Amino acid sequence: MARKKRVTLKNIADHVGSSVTTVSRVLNGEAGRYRISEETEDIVRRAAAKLQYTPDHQARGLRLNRTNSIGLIIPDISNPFFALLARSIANEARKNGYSIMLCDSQNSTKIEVDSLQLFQSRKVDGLIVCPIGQEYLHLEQLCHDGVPMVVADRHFPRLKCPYVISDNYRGSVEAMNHIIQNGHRSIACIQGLLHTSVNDDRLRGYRDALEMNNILVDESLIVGDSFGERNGYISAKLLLNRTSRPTAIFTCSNLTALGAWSAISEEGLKIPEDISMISYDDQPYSDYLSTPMTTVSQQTAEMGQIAFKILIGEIDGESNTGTNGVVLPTKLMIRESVKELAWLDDEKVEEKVFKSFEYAEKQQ
Amino acid sequence: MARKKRVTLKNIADHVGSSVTTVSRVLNGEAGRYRISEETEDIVRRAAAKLQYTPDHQARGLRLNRTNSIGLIIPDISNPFFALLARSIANEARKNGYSIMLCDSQNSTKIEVDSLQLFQSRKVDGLIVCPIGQEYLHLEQLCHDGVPMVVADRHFPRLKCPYVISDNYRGSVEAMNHIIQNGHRSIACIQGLLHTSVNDDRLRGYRDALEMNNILVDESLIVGDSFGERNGYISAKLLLNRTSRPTAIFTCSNLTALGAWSAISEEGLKIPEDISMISYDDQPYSDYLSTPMTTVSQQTAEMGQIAFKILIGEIDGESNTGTNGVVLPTKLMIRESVKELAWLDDEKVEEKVFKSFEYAEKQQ
DNA sequence: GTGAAAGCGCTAACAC
DNA sequence: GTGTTAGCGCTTTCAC
Repeated sequence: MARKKRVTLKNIADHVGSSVTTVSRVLNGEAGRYRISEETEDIVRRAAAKLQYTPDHQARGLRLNRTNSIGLIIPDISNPFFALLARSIANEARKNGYSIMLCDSQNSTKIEVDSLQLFQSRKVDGLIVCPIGQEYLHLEQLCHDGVPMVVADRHFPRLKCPYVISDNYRGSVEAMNHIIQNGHRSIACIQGLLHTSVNDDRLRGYRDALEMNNILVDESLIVGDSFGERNGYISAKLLLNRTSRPTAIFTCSNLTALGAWSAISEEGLKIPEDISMISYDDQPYSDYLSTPMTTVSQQTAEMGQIAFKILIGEIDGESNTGTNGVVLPTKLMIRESVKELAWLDDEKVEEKVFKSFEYAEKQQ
Repeated sequence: MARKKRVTLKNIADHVGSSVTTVSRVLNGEAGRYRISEETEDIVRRAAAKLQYTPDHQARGLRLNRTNSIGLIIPDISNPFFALLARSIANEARKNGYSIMLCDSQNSTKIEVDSLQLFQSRKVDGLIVCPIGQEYLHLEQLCHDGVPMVVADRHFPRLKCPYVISDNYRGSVEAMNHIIQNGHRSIACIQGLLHTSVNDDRLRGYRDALEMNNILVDESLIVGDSFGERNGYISAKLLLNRTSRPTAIFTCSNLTALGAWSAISEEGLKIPEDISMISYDDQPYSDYLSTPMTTVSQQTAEMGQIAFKILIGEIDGESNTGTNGVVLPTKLMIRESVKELAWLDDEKVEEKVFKSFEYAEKQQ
């Protein structure tokens, strides 16, 4: 069964005995502008409907030099955070008459670069990219060439390109303060991918919160190197088998949290009795884990919407929209994975943890 | 900053003083076939590199009448099952030189239909669609027109179009047998979207398993109408507040399971002590829930790969590839959410539950 | 009010 | 070995 032959403007024109020009005008709703008679318009529309005309975006795009499509690069769509982000972007795009071309870069910079190139070839009107995050020269090149682009989730301080991210620094500080307020002093951090803004900001928050509370940063408690589940598992294993175990773990992603969770239960430890935990990324299941998990929640859907809006601005308007970066606040979802340390009960828990450095001393 | 002007074949031709044809041939790797001198080839390649030539897929596609892209329709990309499926398809596509256009239909048939139309307009070479599943006339039309298409996850018995699905019937029977073997007789089912193959097959498995074990199907225990979390919550609430509560719940999706979980803990009930549960879709977190959940696991990545392979076959080869449908086996992941009912301990648990209808009688 | 024709960037039949 | 040219389906300038 051969694919049905496409109906073209010319077919319609022949059918109604007019020219392609007229048909094109009518079908583009420009009948009024060109004062095409209502009768003609009607005939054309009828014919188009009857022949089941479908405009050829490709030909149209070639002529107009636009595709009404945008390229979207996601490091791992199976990560619920990115799935949600992608959904939000896809829907926003659809509502605005754009299609999205999806690339899952699998956390590979090579795939990211290749896809960017491919998207250029496909002449997408713009790009939303969640970069791997360690290199950005390829992005800078595109920016420099004036390709409309917005970076989401991660960003590069030196890249002149609009971005929308979460306030990862504050999110971490809040999370850490919560842990510290509960009396913890030996807090490990399972990092995500090194040298990415997301990780750097979260780690900086971790460090600063400790310092603000006069707790010495123990470098050996900072472990890990990826946002994946496996890293969570391995890092937690390491952490749990130290001679002196940390009393809490701060985890930089939902996936690492799951991996760590696995290691913890494998070691026969209970959360939060034996070890406390806090993680980034609120998830539908966060509440139903063996211990409801305290998390740093991000405004994922909003991130997608904003990214798309900025991009449309870039595409439609002047390149210098002046929009630089949008930083979205996070929210600490306090549940039950952080234990209030017993020895704290002996003393009056201070409201202002910033002042509580006597605990820090006690720890040493 | 204006977007950089595109470099075309003509630019290169002018630059090296040859014709577009030659340049085109060289760049398409047909230098050999046309016996173009190595020297010319070299010059052309150099020039292309120097000018940073990017082929224009759009123009190429217009000429060749193909886009090397496929349309992908997913009902809800934020559902981990579909996210995984999408990732698998996206990667397979990339490896084979195809781009994918993503549409999240949000479980709306209207969006599904519109997107299909849009994809036609965009002249995708083929379609992989996970349909909402209640209507299929629009799909039949496409099939009839000879558009390469494969349906994934759900299917329609009367639609002549290749599909790849899980063996939902068997999956349910196995799950139900497991519950029944543990002594349960009053088992509720929280359905997904009605009149979809996924739901029908799973429900049929539920019914048949009961009947095979001589347990009367209590229609009032079959509730719900969507694969979403909210339906799980509402349905479970209803179930839990009946005068006589079922001892187990069989849930037709990961999302409904989470909703039900929420309702159960809200009612102060414990899994599996107070109520047993089993759900479709294994998830990374299934093991770490307050009670590790017994689930029916699907081969999601394989489903995506197979769907893509079939599609490519359709695109490249004859339309009648003869491939009809692929059914993937499921696997029961037994964890701890199903309780072995106490009164069973009094008697010898039969290996062959199929023969155990004395229990069924006792129940009545 | 309507149409002819050029051209977007590319490939391929045909010519030399 | 290389070039000329038609044409994919569309929009738009210019002409009448």
